[in-house]
Amino acid sequence: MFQNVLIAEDQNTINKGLERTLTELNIVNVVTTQYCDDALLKIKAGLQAKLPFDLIITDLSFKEDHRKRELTSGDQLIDAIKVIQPNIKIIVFSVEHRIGKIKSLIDNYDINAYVEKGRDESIEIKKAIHYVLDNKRYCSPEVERLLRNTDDISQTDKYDELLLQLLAKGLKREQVASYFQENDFPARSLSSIEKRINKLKVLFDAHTSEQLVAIAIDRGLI
Amino acid sequence: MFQNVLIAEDQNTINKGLERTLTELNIVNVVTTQYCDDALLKIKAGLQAKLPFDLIITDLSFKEDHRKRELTSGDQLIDAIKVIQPNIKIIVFSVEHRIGKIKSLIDNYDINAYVEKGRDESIEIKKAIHYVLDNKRYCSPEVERLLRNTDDISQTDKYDELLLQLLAKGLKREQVASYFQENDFPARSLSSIEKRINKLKVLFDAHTSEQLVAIAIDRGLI
DNA sequence: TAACGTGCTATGGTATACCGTAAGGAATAC
DNA sequence: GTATTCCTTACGGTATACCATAGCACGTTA
Repeated sequence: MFQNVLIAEDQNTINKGLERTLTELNIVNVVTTQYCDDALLKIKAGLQAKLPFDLIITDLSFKEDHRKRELTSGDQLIDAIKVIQPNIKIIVFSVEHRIGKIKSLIDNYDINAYVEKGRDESIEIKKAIHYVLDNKRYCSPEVERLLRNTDDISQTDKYDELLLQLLAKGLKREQVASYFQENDFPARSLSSIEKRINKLKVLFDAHTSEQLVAIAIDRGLI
Repeated sequence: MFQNVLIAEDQNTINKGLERTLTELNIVNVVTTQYCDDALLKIKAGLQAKLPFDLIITDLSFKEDHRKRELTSGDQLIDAIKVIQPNIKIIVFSVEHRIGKIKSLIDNYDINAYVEKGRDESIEIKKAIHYVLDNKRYCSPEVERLLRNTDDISQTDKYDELLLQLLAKGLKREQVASYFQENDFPARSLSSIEKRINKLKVLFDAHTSEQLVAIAIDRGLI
């Protein structure tokens, strides 16, 4: 079983719950942190003390508060950890259900498990830990299913998402085109922007761009 | 201190964490449920056994799964509970930050506390419990702050809200005007609809109608 | 190399949204 | 009764969004 486990999760009720779940697996040495920066410090400290963590369970989104932060998300934390301790096992534990995000975590960082927060999450955490212990990857059933057919998701790429965000922020079509041009994105002409919006309207079955934004918000794309 | 506390929350890690938090307050009899329907059954059972719950801590959103559900949200659960046991104390514990939603919970159901999920949530839960015990209402600081300046919201009447809803549903300006005419609403001409939208854009500081809808959703008006 | 497909762009026309102005009516004030 | 104000509406012009088409660049295939 894992000896030293680090938890990075801002909600402290979840921290308490995870501690109990790990205790049930007879993992004694569990350290919890509520900020990404703290988590990274603990990892470094573990390496220096020759008592490195062998597993980290981390959330993806961390709420902002008064404290100034260097690392603001689980992505960034994982990125930083992989540099200093590439062999550590990583379980991501988040409500994130956008398969594109999850897929990129697997592709870019080779995370060992993804557990979606939900009703039976603590059972899934236990499953995930056993899988990872056997050097196998684990994903929640729903995620597993979605990973199999990523067709519909790959249809809205990150530029589409950004486009929707810009619309929600109040930019007009032409301003969006300017923004895309300044940042050297593909399909940056006004005409292409219009086509993109049109494609999204068809995809999400929206009659107006107002509705498109509403749907995008509802689905958590923004 | 409260004797019998019911928790309605689908994430079971949070249930475990809350159980521990309540234990720290010397509350021994804590029952957890992961479905609204189950929560309502427990309330009924408590009443029948002459051992009613004196406090319920409930989430607002519950994930869908294989099980068929009658009650699908915390709102509905609260509504049902208020019918059979109006005197029970209610603490809502959710990530919901749309102030309109929260305000309507206070106005319609007179909930005793609203705790927003976040970093120091278990401290806030404890605070909330002590407040409620003293028959005072408690809200998280950020929520409290937002509740103080809801002026702009009260300036939007129900026709404005409906108008925003119709826009979010994909109706064009002219279709909205038709809808208003059919239902004999005031200011039902296309010109008036345009003026209304314009007024709302100024009020919410939106540059485009897409942004207007986004803001309305964000504030919980829709 | 040629034919073809695909993605991006430019262009022009139509529909809709946007915005200002003015006229009419109802309620209120004087 | 008249003046004033507020609300609603109609109308017209401009800007923007929407939509169809065609040309171009690029890569793929035959």
